[in-house]
Amino acid sequence: MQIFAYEHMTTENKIEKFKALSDETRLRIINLLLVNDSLCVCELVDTLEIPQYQISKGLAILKSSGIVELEKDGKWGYYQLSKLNETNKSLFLLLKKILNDEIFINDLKKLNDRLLLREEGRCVVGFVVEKDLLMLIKKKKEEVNA
Amino acid sequence: MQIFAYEHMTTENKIEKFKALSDETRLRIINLLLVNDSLCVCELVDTLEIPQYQISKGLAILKSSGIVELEKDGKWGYYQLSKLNETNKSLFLLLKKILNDEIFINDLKKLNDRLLLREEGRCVVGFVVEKDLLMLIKKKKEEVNA
DNA sequence: TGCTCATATGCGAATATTTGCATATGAAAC
DNA sequence: GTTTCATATGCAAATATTCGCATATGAGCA
Repeated sequence: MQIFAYEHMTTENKIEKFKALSDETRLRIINLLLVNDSLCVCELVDTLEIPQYQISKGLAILKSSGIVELEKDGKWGYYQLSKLNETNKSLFLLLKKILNDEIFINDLKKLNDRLLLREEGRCVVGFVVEKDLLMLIKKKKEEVNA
Repeated sequence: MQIFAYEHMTTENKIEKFKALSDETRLRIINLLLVNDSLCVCELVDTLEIPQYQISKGLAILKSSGIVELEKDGKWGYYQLSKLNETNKSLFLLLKKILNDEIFINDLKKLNDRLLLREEGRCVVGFVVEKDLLMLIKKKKEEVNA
């Protein structure tokens, strides 16, 4: 793991970032974080429907390349994009522009539903399979309307 | 090899581009092309001082990912950035911003000298080793002043 | 026709990355 | 303190990438 101070970034760091971006799972994670400040691992797992260990590994690579940061909250882990340096900020502007394929749009829709399960802005459930998710959300929406 | 039509670009193409960018030689080539419209292979080889076969391989990867295009002129090969689609254009804006390390700046200086050997905007010499290059350029500059 | 020069490419060895699975860690709940 | 739950990680096999070298290709010139 490396520390990236503001404004300093070696050529090697930049190459490492591009390498981190050349993977579909990792791009899908970033896509979600571009729109949602901070997401917990289980929200990513449920949204992307990719095995937990793959998400964790993807996040580890994104973290060690300085693209995301982790904030621990008890046993929960929240990730967010690291805006510590200009390279990252430019990168995120670019990604926001080009990650417009159907898969990325669908992921965002799915995440929106999953986020309805949050309470006071925090994730309070662990893994939820698709079927249960739909049910829980329906219930949630009824509560809100009531 | 693939054809990328304007405005269409799959997720996989984008991933391939990021992969193409995650290599120092290839970034150094792009850096030179960001400032100079069209460069011939031997100019790249002399400027970067990297074996010809590595430059050619780098260019092949950049080409197949749709980042550069080749224009043949007899036995000479001129490469340029492909501005056929929005993804590339955004990518090039980003790269212009972040490829600011010493190595990239030095490469540009070195290329400027090498380009003095062009005649009527075309490359007319093959490989020139550093030592000869300095001599040739000195001569060239004297010609210009005379 | 045969040589030279600019560029590309095939191949095997070395190296790096990804994948799947099982299991580790460490915080909270019981 | 044992269990549970969220997340991370070690490892081996599968796969992909890079590197160096030798050589191929194909255009122009002798």
